[in-house]
Amino acid sequence: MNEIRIGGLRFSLDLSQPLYEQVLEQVRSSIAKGEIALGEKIPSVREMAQALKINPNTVMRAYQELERERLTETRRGQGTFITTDAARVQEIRNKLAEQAVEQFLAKMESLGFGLKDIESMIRAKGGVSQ
Amino acid sequence: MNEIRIGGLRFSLDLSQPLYEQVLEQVRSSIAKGEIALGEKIPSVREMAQALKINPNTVMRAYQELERERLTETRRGQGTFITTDAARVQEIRNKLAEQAVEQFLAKMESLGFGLKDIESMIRAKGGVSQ
DNA sequence: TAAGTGTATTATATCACTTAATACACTTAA
DNA sequence: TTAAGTGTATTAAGTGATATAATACACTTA
Repeated sequence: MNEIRIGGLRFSLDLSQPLYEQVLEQVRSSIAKGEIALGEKIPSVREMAQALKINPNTVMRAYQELERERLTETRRGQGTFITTDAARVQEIRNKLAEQAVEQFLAKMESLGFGLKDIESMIRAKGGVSQ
Repeated sequence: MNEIRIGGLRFSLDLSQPLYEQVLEQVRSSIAKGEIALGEKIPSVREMAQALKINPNTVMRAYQELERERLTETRRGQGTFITTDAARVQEIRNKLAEQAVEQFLAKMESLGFGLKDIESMIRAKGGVSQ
C-alpha cells in the first residue's frame, strides 16, 4: 500500500515499470473513470514531482503525453487542466479498452483457449462490480 | 509477416520487447497449445540463434527460463527436450491464463468497466475459435 | 515585482539487453 | 580415439531507455 494522494489523485509507484508510464496511466485512468472532474486543475509539475519524490522531468514526460492525447490542456504560467471535452475522454477510454481486450484475447488464444473457456474464466474470477 | 520456421516452431520477432522474452513466450505457447509433442527435441542453442539471427546467449537465456519452469529438460551433450510431464504443461498453461485474466480485469476495472461491459466487449471482438 | 506556472537544454549515471569471442564438459557417432 | 555437436560459463563491450540534476527562459497572476 505505497499509496500517495495528491490533488484528488491516487498514486502507487513501483519499479516494475517506467515511472513516467505509471504516472501517465494512473492519471489517465482517473480521468477515464471520472474520478477527477473535467476542467479541473491537476498538480503542477514541480508539486507532483515533490509529492511522488521523483524528478520534475519525469513528471513532465507523463504530462506531455497526456496533452498529446488531448486529455489535458496546459496553459503556460497557469498549470495543467483536465480537458473539458467529454467526448474525447470517452474516445480514449474506449480505445484503451479495445486495446486491452485485443491484447488479452491474443494472449489467451496463444495459450489455446477458446471463447467459451475465456468467458467462464472471467465469470469465475469476476470480482469486478456490476 | 516476419515469420521464421524452425524445428516445428514458428517465430516472429520484433523490437517491441526483449528478444529472449519473445523466444521464451513463443516456445512456451507452442508447448501449451500442444503444437509440439511432449518429449520432442527442440533446436540447439546455436541452431536456433543462427535461424533467428540473434546471439546464442540470448537464446540460452530463454532456454534456461524454460527449464526453470520445468517445461523443458536439458541434457548436456544431447540437447533440449520438451518435458514429458503433461500435468506440468497444463499447470503452467492454467497459471499463465489466470495471470492474463487477472491483469486484464484489473486494467478494465481501472478504466471503470464492469463485468457486463467486459463480457459484451469480448463477445463483440470474439474472433476466437470454439 | 515576486512567486508560481510550463518548457527546454545539457550533462551524468544506471540498468537491461544484446552481441562477441572463448573456453570447457559432456554425448554421440564415425 | 577422435571429431562434431550438445549445453554452459565467463568476460568484455556497446547501445538505448530511463531517471536524475542543475539551470535557464517565457508566461501568468497576485
